Amino acid sequence: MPELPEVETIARGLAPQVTGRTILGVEAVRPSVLNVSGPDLADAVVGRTIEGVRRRAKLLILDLDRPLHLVFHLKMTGRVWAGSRREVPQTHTHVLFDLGEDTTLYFRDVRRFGYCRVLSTPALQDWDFFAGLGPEPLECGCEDFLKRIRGRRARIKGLLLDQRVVAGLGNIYVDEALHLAGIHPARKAADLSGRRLADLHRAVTTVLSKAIDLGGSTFRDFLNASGQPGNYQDEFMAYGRSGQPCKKCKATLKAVRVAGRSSTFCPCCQPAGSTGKS
DNA sequence: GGGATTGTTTAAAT
DNA sequence: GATTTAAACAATCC
Repeated sequence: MPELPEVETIARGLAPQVTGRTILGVEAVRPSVLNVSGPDLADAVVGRTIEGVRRRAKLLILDLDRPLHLVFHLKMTGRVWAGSRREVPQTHTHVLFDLGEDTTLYFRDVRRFGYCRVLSTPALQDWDFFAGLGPEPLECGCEDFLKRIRGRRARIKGLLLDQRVVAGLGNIYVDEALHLAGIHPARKAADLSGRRLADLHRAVTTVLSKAIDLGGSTFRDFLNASGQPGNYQDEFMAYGRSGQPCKKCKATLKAVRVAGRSSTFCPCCQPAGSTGKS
């Protein structure tokens, strides 16, 4: 489940491997993950040069000349990496880009929830989802963060997961940030003081920065552009630790369902009722 | 074979 | 109309 730190890790690893390369050929094994047909994808991108690799929210974006953009959403199990042209494609590898010099860019997704789209710059900007994304959490100042959340009646976890509020967080890093800030996931934003929300803003920044430093989290199948796992999973305070002791206070972590997601929290550090600090 | 898994969209409710 | 919540969906693994 690549979230912001995992996609950032992939983008940073991929950039030096593919920037400046020209796409010589395309093999669309399963065009259903594309927004165009296989031949149309080839028409659009063969001969184009990759000018850069970047991330926006959880999207991995390869900027091509012309200009065009290859946009990947990895959803739960998607993976993008550059390998040898002679690498035997694993099952569920849906699209291959021949970059010459014995390099192929692979897009693989076991569950096939992810996708690869080719878009012109205007089409990218007109894409409702893309245009509606909130600010990058690591570039969002505390004032802007508060303005987007303070006073709203929705539960704080739901707001943090909403990509239009802040873009790039998923279930893992929301649970981690809420634990660090000492806020129960089901608290209503309107019941949290500006001071508590400022704590939360700082917690989001801290958690994401450290996760990027450690190359993301691997607890199931995330691998970066070089095939290496991340190391942040060892830092998890909350996510996936239901029934285990809180690393801060030893209380037993509990799991509840908030905003339709399983949410793990510490009943002691993240009290449900009061606005008091942990 | 049913349940769990997730990010996003859509529809319904407030 | 804006905000919020719930359900649906994609496909696979265990």
